[in-house]
Amino acid sequence: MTQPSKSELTILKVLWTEAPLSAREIQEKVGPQLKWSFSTTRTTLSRMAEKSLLRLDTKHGVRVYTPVESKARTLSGVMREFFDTVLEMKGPLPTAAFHDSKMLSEEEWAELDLYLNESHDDD
Amino acid sequence: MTQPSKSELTILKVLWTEAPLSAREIQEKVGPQLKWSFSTTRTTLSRMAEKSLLRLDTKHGVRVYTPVESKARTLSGVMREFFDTVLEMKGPLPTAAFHDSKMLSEEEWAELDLYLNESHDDD
DNA sequence: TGACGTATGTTACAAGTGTAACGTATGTGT
DNA sequence: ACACATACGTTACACTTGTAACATACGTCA
Repeated sequence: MTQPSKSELTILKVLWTEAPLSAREIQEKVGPQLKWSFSTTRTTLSRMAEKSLLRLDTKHGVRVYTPVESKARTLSGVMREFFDTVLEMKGPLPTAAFHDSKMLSEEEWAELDLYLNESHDDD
Repeated sequence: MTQPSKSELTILKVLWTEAPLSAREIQEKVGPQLKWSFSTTRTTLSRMAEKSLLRLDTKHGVRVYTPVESKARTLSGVMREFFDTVLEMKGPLPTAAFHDSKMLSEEEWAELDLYLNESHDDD
């Protein structure tokens, strides 16, 4: 599974909170923050769909985007990669240390813990 | 300060252990691991020097490379970036949780802690 | 039905990164 | 002085990412 880039992650965060959303709606949320033109947002969304980071549906005649993987799933991959390559921590990670990041709820942290301590070569 | 890419980080890790080293010596260490040709290693080294990740000197008529920033300095930047963008943890970070990563000694962790809890917009 | 706004498709271009070959210079041994 | 190995400089090419414009299609209102 391809890891999202920083910009892609920004978009995913919006969609994890509220999905599906149209390109227009996503632009309203991330455009000002990233200082992107609508065009740029759309290009990034297309690429994310190509890479299967997002699923594409049509609602009321408009294309809407939904994340393919859950927040916990995606972030566990990103975190695993980071700890492996940067800190060379291959084994179980001390995820409890991050539980005050507002990024995830307690349940999501629990889910993430599961993924992180999985057999580790299954996605 | 530009963050090192994953490959660049591999080279830096070697040089933090033992520097300065020539391109040939670096190749002997990272070539097999990264499965790089000597050419590739040299290109990457040049780019790292351009970006001021490495300093270039001449010893006994050969070019040798030395990291510009300490391991603690560099990793603090990488970690800060990661926690900011991925987990949105802006404040002080629970670095104690990582102290069993063999990447840094106790002294280096102490140095890293300092950087991480610095005013945060000074490099 | 024609104009206008919005949605969608296509194309572009520069920087960064992975990956490497080609050509040239220079030191060392014979 | 020449050949050979090694070092060094230059160039190449594809892929990803950031960033965006241009063009076309389609629905709605007048």
